[in-house]
Amino acid sequence: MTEAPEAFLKSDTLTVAQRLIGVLLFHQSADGLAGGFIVETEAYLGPDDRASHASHGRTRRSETMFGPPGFAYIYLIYGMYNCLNVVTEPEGYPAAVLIRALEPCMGQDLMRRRRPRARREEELANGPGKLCQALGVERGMNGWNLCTSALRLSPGREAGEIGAGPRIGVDYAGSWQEKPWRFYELGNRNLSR
DNA sequence: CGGGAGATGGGCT
DNA sequence: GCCCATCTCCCGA
Repeated sequence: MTEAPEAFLKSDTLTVAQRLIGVLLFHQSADGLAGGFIVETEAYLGPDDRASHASHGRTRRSETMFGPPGFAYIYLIYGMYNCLNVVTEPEGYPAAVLIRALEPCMGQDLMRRRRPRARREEELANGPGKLCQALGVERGMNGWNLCTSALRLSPGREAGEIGAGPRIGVDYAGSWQEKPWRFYELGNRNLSR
């Protein structure tokens, strides 16, 4: 998506999830600059979506999902990894888009240093936890403004054809598990699966 | 390149 | 006390 993210982050969550494909996500840290084009996302749609953290109500963890759109919702998963979401929908309504995979395009050397176990360049950021490692995304960055802070969304490149399918790792969510709310650029080599 | 086991700690009932 | 919006290691190909 070559247009400024500010222009579409206030759209409905499913629209944001698709238009984020192709957008550049980067982190300018003390260690240097690292970033990539978003190639895979998942939408978490509201308080009734049983796959969403917001389905437990407004808790300390899910608080930022209830805030205004365009901010980072970052949480710890499986006790070891971080996941990054873009908050969507107006303040008071909890929804977000999980960033699942990036196509590295800047600072690959720094990303390799942060992820020394990656066997190939495609393994630097082809998963929600991996991309947080590669970009140095920490839980302290929860609530940052993704249009103005050092962790930022920025006009990227034209997206290819977009595919859709069920979300990953939400087998517990009953009928919500089947919703085709995972979006990805068809044929991209940096997808999580 | 892919499948399976195990790690690890905060969030929530 | 159980449940995770996951990843790495190790093995075989």
